[in-house]
Amino acid sequence: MLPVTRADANTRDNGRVTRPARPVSINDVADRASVSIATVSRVLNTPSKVAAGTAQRVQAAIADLGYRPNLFAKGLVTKRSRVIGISLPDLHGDFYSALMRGADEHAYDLGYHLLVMSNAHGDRVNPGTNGFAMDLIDGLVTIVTESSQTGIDALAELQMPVVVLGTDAPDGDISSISFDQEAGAAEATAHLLDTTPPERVMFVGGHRGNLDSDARLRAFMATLRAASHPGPLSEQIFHGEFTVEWGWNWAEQMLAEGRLRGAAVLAGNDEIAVGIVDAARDRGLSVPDDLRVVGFDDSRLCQLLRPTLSSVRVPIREAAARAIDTIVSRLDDPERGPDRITLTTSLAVRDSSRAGV
Amino acid sequence: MLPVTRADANTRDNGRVTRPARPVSINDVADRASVSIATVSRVLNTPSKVAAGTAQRVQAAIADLGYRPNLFAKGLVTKRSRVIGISLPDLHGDFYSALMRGADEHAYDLGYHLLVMSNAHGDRVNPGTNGFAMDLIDGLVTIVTESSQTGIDALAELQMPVVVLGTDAPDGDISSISFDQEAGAAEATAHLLDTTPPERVMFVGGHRGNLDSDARLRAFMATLRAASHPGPLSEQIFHGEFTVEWGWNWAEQMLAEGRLRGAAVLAGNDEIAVGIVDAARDRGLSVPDDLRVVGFDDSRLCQLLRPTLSSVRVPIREAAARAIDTIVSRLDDPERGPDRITLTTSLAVRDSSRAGV
DNA sequence: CTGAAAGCGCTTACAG
DNA sequence: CTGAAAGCGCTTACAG
Repeated sequence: MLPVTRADANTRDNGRVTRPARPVSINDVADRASVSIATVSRVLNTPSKVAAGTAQRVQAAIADLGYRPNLFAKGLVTKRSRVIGISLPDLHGDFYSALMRGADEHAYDLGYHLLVMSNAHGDRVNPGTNGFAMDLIDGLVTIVTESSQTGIDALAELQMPVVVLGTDAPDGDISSISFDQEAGAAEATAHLLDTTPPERVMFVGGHRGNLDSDARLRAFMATLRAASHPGPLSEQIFHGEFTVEWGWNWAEQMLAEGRLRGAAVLAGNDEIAVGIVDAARDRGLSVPDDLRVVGFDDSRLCQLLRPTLSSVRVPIREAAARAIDTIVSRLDDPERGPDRITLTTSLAVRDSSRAGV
Repeated sequence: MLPVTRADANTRDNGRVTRPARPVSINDVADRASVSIATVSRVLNTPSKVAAGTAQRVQAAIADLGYRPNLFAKGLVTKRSRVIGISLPDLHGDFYSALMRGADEHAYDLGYHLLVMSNAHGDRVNPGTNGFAMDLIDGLVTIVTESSQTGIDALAELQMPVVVLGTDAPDGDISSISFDQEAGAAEATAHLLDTTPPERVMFVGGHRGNLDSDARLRAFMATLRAASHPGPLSEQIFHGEFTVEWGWNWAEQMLAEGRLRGAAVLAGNDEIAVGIVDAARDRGLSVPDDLRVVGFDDSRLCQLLRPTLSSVRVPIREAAARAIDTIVSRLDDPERGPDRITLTTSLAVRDSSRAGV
């Protein structure tokens, strides 16, 4: 063993940890292995170009000194950070939580890290293209909830692989991982039509203009029409917010007007559905006997609530993993074009919409 | 207006976006403003050292060219990234979700970004000190769930501000934001003792060795003793996992043995509590009339479930914000010592433990 | 297979 | 108040 020099600074000294004056650099490794820094760099990046013996010596030096390449220096020349950004409307809630887990798992497997940013900091217009963070990441996965051309343009001008998650791809060079929400919404609507007459089936979504809500509504309407329902009448379609509170308030008012008994509701998401079920129970209505409800997203809540909540399952975790895949693939092969993937959704029937006996 | 040179490459050309051959650098700005790069750097970093007129010219050039400093180059010399790492046992679930939101909000306000990493990728020993990500962040907030000296040591050797969230600070240079879990657990236990005899009060926690579970159990036992209960007998204390499934299974077995009627349970967290309530209902027991249950964490679930779930509120969002604060403060003032903050917990009494009439 | 050297884009004493 | 120059720690043609 040669005497360790720089490493000493990093280890214990009389039992106390001392702050190293300077971290171990590639020069230290080169010195210790008696090679040039170019060779050290090569054993790290293109080991096939180095003689086996030399490589071994260098590896030993690296291990002895506990050397780790400075990522800023590396990034400065390679223009890569191995960090993928993920920009979401919010970091809170089942849906985003599941998304992040899926992304993290897969990114880790591929040797990437995740920089998260909520883009709900005041400027909702721009799906996360603000701020210095963009200069630190190799690619971006984001969610677009409103149709906004300026937002899309901003994404398109980012000089990195971008994937939009959840909604269909804008054209251009942007990838997308979306869900066949229409299929799920249609399946749910058909399920409700099984035992509830078409004029008593309602859609209660988010606000008009929300891409998810709009897609789900389209399928709802198409399914009703296919059932040769003349409508749907405007009294069967409602817009609000994707929250428990709004769902509760909406249902409360409808209940006060006696309009929910015998009805069946396809909610724009699980939160709204939960609010509706709550309000119905508070008013003494039985779900599903007096009112049937289906949510959307199949969040963890659905199985925990009583009655358990029927919902359209959206494979968010898988989508997040695919998003990471897509980005890494384009990073590895710049020639590769954008992906456009659509994942299947499916209805999970539970107690809240079970057909009455 | 001087002719824009480098910026041309970044803007539209015949309506199509062209990839710039080379991004705008500090040299381009210097040229355009007819100053040296040192001056450009100064207007960005120490504007007070630059003459007003000069600064204006430089600012104009920056705006015209759309210049943004290369963060790798900057990081290479400043050794700062303005990125804070956050390493969690999992990214999924109410608790971590709330934590991340709190951290993100505050980090954003302070001009920092968040690099998240789950440390549950196989190697549980080490609370997130692995991998290259450590070289990219200015500070780390992490959660320690098991008492592990090697894990703590690894954190201590990180050359950056570290804050441990949720559990008490190990000594040394590490900050901590913890919760007065004992107070909350004691309050909950006292609440249960109000109408349930001491020998019928149980603690159902996570596995032995989990720091949170152990702390809560200690307070439970102390409170029972203070109520001059000889025990608690070993039949009143149970260890398992922090999941709905485990809670359900545990309760199911207890119910089968007829041991839960008339009892009151302090669960180690909300998940366990949910499982217990579920199992009780499945067996036809009324909560709270036949069985009283209190959870821990006061996650969003508590208010959505029926009966609503009593729980000990843990101010996780605030804790996350304080954690970011602590890190940024130490970054701004290297002389500053570690913080050791304890936040208050409090019992939210809801239907699941309401005293029988 | 290996090394000397240029270059990535910044910041910051040091002179003036 | 401003500039020339050194230096941060890497990678990668280019020669040999």
